[in-house]
Amino acid sequence: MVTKQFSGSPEDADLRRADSLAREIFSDVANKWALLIIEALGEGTLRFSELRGEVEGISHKMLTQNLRMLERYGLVERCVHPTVPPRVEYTLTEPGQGLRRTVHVMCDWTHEHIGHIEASRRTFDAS
Amino acid sequence: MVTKQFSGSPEDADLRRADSLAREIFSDVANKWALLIIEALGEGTLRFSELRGEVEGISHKMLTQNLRMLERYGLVERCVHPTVPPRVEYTLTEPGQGLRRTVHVMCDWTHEHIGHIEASRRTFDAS
DNA sequence: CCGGATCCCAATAGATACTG
DNA sequence: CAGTATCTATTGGGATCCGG
Repeated sequence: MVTKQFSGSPEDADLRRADSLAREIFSDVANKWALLIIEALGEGTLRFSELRGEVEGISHKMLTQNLRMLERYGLVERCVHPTVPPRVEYTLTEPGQGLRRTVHVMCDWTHEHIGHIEASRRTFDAS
Repeated sequence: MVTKQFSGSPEDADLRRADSLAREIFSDVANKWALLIIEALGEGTLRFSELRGEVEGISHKMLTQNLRMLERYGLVERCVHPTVPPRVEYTLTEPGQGLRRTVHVMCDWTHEHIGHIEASRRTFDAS
């Protein structure tokens, strides 16, 4: 990922570290559940249980796990209302919104290529 | 994902099917290895072993598995040279290039937000 | 030799039950 | 209701073998 050639020079150490950090972040964020959660949140605010309904097929555990990660990365904000029963709301932060826009582009790409992919799969499976 | 409200009308059945298909495709494609492979391929052609070198940390097995999936989806082309030793080259197809452009946007987003994320992680971990 | 298939073991995800 | 813990099922990594 944008991995240029590094010389041994000391100022390249920063570049190398930034690059490996970028890879780490990308690896965490670029998984289907995280991206689907971000897409589901959109511009609004959703409760834990609402999110669970929106993100089709996600397990309780994966939802909490990914929400924690996204919160830790400062991409979603977690707001706990100390009521009974508890009410926890999740919202995308500004950086989260930025990521969401890129996810949206991917969703558009997916919809545009459903036909091609379906056809390709069929011919592939036939052989 | 773009999940509108569906009525029970028969023409909505197509929409619903397209939507679930889109989710399936998205779930397959939106995993870190597939996206990193696509990013690594870029506009060029790489051999299996070269790809293995480019995509840091990927296992032999995951590479073959994801390449198969991408080939099945018509996103990468697989070219086998019947030589000894064998030489297998992978290239992005036109739709694959389209996806690559969206991946690139995500990579850019990642690099732009390294600072914010790193800072956010630190404060999160401190509590 | 290179790319891929297979087997085994560790790691991760899902289901379910339990707590505040 | 939201989150944690536990147990089981599935998946991924690593070593090894095979076919060209």
